Amino acid sequence: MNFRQLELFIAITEKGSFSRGAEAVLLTQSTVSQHMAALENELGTELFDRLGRGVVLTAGGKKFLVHARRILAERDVLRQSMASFQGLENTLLKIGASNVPANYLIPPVLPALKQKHPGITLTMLTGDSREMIACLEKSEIELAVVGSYLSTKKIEFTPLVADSLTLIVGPNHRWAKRASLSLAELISEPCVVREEGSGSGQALRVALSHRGLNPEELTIGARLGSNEAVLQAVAEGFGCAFVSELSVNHNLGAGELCKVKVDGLTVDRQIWLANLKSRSQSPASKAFKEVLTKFYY
Amino acid sequence: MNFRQLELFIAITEKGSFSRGAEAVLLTQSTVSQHMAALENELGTELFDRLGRGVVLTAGGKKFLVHARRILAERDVLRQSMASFQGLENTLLKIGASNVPANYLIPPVLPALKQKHPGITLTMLTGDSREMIACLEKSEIELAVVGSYLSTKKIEFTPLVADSLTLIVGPNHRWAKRASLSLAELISEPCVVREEGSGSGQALRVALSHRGLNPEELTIGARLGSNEAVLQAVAEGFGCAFVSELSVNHNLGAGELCKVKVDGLTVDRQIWLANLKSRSQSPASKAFKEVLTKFYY
DNA sequence: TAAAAATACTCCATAGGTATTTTAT
DNA sequence: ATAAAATACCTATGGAGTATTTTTA
Repeated sequence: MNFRQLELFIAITEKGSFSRGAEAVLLTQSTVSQHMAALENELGTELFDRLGRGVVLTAGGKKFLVHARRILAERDVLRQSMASFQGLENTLLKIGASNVPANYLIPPVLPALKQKHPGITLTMLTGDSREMIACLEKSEIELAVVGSYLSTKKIEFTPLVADSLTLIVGPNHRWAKRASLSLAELISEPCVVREEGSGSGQALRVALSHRGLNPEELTIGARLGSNEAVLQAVAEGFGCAFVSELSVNHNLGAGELCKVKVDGLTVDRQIWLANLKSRSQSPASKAFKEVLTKFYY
Repeated sequence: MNFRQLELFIAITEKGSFSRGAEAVLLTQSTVSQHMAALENELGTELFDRLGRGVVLTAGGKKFLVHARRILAERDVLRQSMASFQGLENTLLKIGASNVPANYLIPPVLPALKQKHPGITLTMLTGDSREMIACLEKSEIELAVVGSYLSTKKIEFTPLVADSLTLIVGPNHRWAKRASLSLAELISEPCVVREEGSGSGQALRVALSHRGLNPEELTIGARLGSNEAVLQAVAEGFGCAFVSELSVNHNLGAGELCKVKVDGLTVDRQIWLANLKSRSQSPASKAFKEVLTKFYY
């Protein structure tokens, strides 16, 4: 039994004869006869009664017909589904993003994504960069947008957009009006930082090391789980913090936060797109990547 | 795309490698590679990511998998259905029977049918012989059990059981105690007969003609649509009637009907099984025929 | 380096065709 | 007598195999 035979069978039942069924599927009557004989032989049942002028279904043939129709319908569904998968209609895309990208980078792009590929339904996991990379390795997500480059052979990183960390303090902080301050001053002040896996923290540690400073020397005032929490704490006057430019710009307007320059310290970092090298990217993932990179060009 | 490729695809996903998938379906790795390449080419989508050690489904592959499973499941259902059709499990059989057979011949056989072929569900149409033969010609039924032989080239008749018509009168009729009566007497008495298409009427007309009598000479007292109605009318004292032995035996016990012999007149007839010559008989129909003929052997 | 997939090449089964015979109306 | 299906026979595509190369962890 094969798909061709099923198509053929249905064509014959619709036309009422082998010859006309053959025409319908662009075969000769001979081939059709052979196929139907093979099918009947395989099933051990006559499917047609040969009337001399055309054929008509037997009881067994009628039974066969309903199933044959179902199978071919299912095949059409499959084809449709694969086509729409490539055409990005009605497809699911599961990505992950670390805190800063998840809050400040992805949301602005969503309207553009919806507009260009209305068929893609995005699901986004959020966590710190390390967690998202772990999800990627377990293939729980197809794509990760993270704030740090975690060197792994398995994963391919491509830069999406540059970001830098700025020191911020609350409006009533004694540094609020300062144009800049020294590294030495910085170390004495309690600093609100993010959890270990955070890309921001990672970038800060690297930058401090470059300046010959042991990151451990920073006075940790609090270790908070989200960027928003850090901003909130600083706004309330709880010490200082290094936060992503991307995030602080959203909150500067309200006048609750003040940027302060630290002499000779710049903490630049990249936001990265990450994907498993060994896995091919789905059309939806490629499309999303393209929309993202165009947006942040 | 063909069934083999779908099976193969599923085997691979289950085993996690082309090589082991190939073993599972008794093919070589090379053949498997070619088939999957062909499938991917046809669909225009990668189905697997080749990892060097085995393969893993892509997003497209996962989509494909659910449909592939469905198609193969549907094929299994088809096979199961065809097998049970031949094995007489869960099959419908539509037959027709004219009045006498429908009331007195078929019902006694039903327990035996159920016992031998519990999977057959019988649907029986009832009408006069002519109607049932018409249904047969329109393929509305597969088999007819009728009381008259209607010569048609299209239909094959096989005798099932012999029947004969007897003259009956009511218990208070003046002939009730008579051992026999003459043809001349018969003609004068109002006779209750069945409708035109009835097998009983047909047999009677033939028998009278054989005796050199014009059937028109019979005095028609009433023309009723069912055998039961005829019996009822006669029991009430309304003239006489020729009815099937098969039917009258059921009602003799109550003492409401009396058989009377007519000198030199015997009205024998056959009950026939009829089927379309050009149509093959379904397993269920064959099985039913066998049960019937064994019962009335 | 080793396990697995891809590829080059070969073989044969079978899908498909042509021409003819058989069948049933 | 004729339309349609079966059959005999032929051809070519592609399914399947062997041997080898390429790939990747």
